[in-house]
Amino acid sequence: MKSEKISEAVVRRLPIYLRYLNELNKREVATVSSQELGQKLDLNPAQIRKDLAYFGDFGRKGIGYDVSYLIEKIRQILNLDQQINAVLVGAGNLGQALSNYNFYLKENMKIVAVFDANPSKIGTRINTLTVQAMDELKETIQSKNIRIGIITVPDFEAQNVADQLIAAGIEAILNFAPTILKAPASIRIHAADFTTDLLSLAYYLNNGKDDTEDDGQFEELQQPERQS
Amino acid sequence: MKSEKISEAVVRRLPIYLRYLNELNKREVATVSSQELGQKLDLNPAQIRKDLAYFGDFGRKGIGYDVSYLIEKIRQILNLDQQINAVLVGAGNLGQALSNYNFYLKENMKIVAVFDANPSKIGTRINTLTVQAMDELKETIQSKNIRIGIITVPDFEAQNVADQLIAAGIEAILNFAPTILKAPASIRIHAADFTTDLLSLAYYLNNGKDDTEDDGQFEELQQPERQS
DNA sequence: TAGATTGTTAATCGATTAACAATC
DNA sequence: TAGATTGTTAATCGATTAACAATC
Repeated sequence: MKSEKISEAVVRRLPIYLRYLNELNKREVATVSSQELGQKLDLNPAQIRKDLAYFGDFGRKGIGYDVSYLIEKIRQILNLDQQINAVLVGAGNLGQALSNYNFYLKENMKIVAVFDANPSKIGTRINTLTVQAMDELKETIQSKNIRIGIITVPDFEAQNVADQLIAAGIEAILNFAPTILKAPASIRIHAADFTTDLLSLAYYLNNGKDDTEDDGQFEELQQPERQS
Repeated sequence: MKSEKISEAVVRRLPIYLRYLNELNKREVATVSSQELGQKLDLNPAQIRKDLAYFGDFGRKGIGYDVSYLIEKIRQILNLDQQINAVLVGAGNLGQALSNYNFYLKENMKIVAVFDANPSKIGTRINTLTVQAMDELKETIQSKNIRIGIITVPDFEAQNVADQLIAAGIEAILNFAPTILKAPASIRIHAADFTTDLLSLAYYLNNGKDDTEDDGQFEELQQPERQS
């Protein structure tokens, strides 16, 4: 273990490791090598070993990593050994979709409140939660120990909502709105705007709009794949 | 203009430029400098100039970039000067949320068909589209000239759906399922899994679970912000 | 002991930023 | 002409990968 500052790229890979480790655990696989992880996750084994070594000596030479132990360790690193509460602001379609995903429930991350500015939404139910009015935001965040805010409002509302979340004491924000939020450096913000992903995909389309008329059979050979 | 290979990081910034340029255009701003773009988008001005210079000399020394012209150029680079059709597979909550977003409509990217494997979903309507059965996938993709697939099915179905999309001739995939898809290198795949974003946020929470009891007023000073 | 696999250092590769001549 | 800002080269910074001694 060294005490360098950990890069964002490293941190972003931890949940990916965790996800696959959980799968192995369910299948009762006891041990896994960086080689095997790399193959499944499309990552270089050396990179995986290096990532993990930033945080401790979790593996055993000649053996690999103990799956349960590594899960426990990565959870600790990610602060997911305690329950982390999140609030969702914006009870539109996307907000509803997110609150349905219980993905994070497995991982001690839980949406415990939903807010919306629209009076017609307030009081309606999303799963087990009742949509609340914005003027209850601060009090709820504090009383329910909510540390993460998820923004699923339209772009022109996003900065305003972010400001309110920050004023209420939130520590980190996942922003689904297609805007760059301004915030103090102490607040961690992740952009989860899929329009960027989708539009950038178009760049990689084969530019020959119709002129490369092959039968589509050629490229099907299995090859090293690229993913991001 | 040089003819190096363009890195993924560069391509991913193009839609972000485009988004803000569209906003400027709506406000009838005629010209913008890399300086100003950088400030709004939290990017280094030199990086913006360099990104754009990969594709051509779009700016004017001493003046900056013509907003309309730059929009046109970036659209061309991203293949968005033509309509790009996409198919959505998975008519669950997330799928419905996505099909509602008309973000991409502005940008010539359009979801023109929706599929689901669940018989109870087939035939129902999402906006203007009728959910179709999977056995019509290939024929629809070909007849409607669909080039991009969006996967919003549960993780255990994602690889199977990807295989079908690829067999039907799709060129690129936006994958919302929390799985690493395997595909030929010729198929471009972007992962849009927000669970990774959300869980990695937890890493940045202030680890002192309760022991740093400050009043939250301190960190509010405006500082350079960090976003990703 | 032989084979496997880690943790870590060194080498490579790539991306960001600074600096500045060119020029509007 | 003076001020502003590009496009581009060079410098810096950071991340990935290769290689290998240590060791299970």
